[in-house]
Amino acid sequence: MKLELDRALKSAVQKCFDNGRLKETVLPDYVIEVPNNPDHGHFATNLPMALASSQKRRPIEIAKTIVDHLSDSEGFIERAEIAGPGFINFVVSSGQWYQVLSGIITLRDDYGKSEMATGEEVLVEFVSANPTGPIHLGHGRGAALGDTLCRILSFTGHKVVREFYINDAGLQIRLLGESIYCRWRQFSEPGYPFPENGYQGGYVKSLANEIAEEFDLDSLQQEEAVSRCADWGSEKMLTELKRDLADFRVQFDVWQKESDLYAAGLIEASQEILREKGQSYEKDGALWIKTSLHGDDKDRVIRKGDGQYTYFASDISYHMEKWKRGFSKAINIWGADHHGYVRRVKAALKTNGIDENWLNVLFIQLVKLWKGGEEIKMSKRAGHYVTLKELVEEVGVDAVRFVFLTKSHDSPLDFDIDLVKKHDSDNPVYYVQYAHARICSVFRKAASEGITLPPRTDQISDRLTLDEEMALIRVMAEFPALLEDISRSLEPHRLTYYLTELAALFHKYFNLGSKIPENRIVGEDVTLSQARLSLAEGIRIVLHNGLDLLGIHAPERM
RNA sequence: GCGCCUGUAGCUCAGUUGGAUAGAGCAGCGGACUUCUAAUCCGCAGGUCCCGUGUUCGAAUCGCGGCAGGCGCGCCA
Repeated sequence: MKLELDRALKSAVQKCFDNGRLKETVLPDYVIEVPNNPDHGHFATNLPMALASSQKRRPIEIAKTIVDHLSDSEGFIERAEIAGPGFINFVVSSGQWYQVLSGIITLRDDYGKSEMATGEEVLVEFVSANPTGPIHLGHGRGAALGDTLCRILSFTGHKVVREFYINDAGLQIRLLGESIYCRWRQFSEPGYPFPENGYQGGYVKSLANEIAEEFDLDSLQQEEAVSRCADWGSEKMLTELKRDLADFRVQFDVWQKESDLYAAGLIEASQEILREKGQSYEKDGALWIKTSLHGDDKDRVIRKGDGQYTYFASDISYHMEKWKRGFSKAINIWGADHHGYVRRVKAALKTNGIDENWLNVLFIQLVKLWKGGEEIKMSKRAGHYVTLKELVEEVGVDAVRFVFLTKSHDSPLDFDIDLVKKHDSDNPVYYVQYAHARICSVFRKAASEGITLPPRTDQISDRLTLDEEMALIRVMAEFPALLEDISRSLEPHRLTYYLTELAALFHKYFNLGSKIPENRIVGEDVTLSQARLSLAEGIRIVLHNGLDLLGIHAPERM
């Protein structure tokens, strides 16, 4: 709808240029937006004000000139008014809005899809937790964000690949092995020393128990036993991690192992390229990459003095590999404590001539858990932390995902367990789900009275005349554009706010009927009831599609 | 010291990328169920948008300078 307005606006301005009423210039940046204040019409543009400086005329005069040249052969615009310092406010005719409603009902599950990025391939890498322990709340937040982002990007026409990077080549897997081995030894020798930075969590003891049942560790040399513990333990944790994520409704297309990059010789290959391009050098027995030439604070080591590659080395290869796979955009979701890392990764990409804007890194800020009015302190080192699985078991997937997606990802999140556990109005998830269930309930009521959706909504939708009804349609009309905005800004939390707003409008509308029976959706007048059922169906579809993109169920009863 | 993020109602946060009178939930107070689901709705109250300054028709939003909080600055991963 905005597009059609824009077209009318542009052609009006062109006419003014042609007949000399306005000085011909390049069009400045301007917006067409939905005003906050309903008195300002359905849409407003600031174009006259944006033109003012180049025209050297008062915005109001320019607005008048443009409005005089607006032609509207299809009866699209009901009114165009000049307001304030030089806005043009548009009121779109009701018929246009009714068409939106019929469109929603026709498209159903496809409503909100768009072609904005047809075929554009995007790689989203998220969670990427080390398989050395259960996934915690920070990972969960990243999972919810990444998964929802992928769902939305797919909806707006992107070809999305969801990827999980497994850091299985570094020291931490070895450390997991040592931790398990030590716990196993401690069964017989309680004083056996625990590795300095070993994993303290209780799950390590469970792993030690299990592996002792499966393998005869006694028969192995210590070195061999530790390595067996490492391999077996990380596989076990990976399996668990996949299951926890699946239970959280998060799926991946690719599980990329760091060790496979080594096995395929990609680390050496990418270093060779850097050397050929003169982007690396040897110093103090180590190999360095010249990231300082590309915006990093200093050069970085990629191969240590002992001949081992750094984590950074494999990450460079990994990102170059992503690039070679042909994605037009890469999105990484990282914990905020890694923010210092992004500059050097981008710098490394630039040494290979890759535009730094190709890589988009979203940072997840900390999740704090509250219960009984007190913060539950978490420490991964000491093994004191609440896992995603535990939280989900306590409050359910729907609630956890919703709360994770109510805040901007770069704002710290306080998760109040008590609030989310409540099965009443305090729980933000139920508010939206309840609107959906309520609509389903209205349909059951209507069916019991023999009233169903009309075959052609457009023939009776002019019976929708209440302000609340038109407001609902206008909000529903914004859904596709919202999803496109989210795809550009990578801010899925805006969807939760949108759905809450739509649900609020519906609840308000529904309650009109408790005061005045004529305002009930299902009433005496069958045609009116059918028109209102169409409206309710449109709302239900948008709520359903929106919740689906959030990975949250839309219940028919509550 | 340098870098990134944050600062908006008592609390937790939105604010459509520079628009018109800054919003929501929770907490507080007062109302609405013989009714399509009260897991809802209506009303009241609540503001130095951290401070200062600049840019312009116009700033919570952009620039600069501060202040406060969080995080990060390894030949760790």
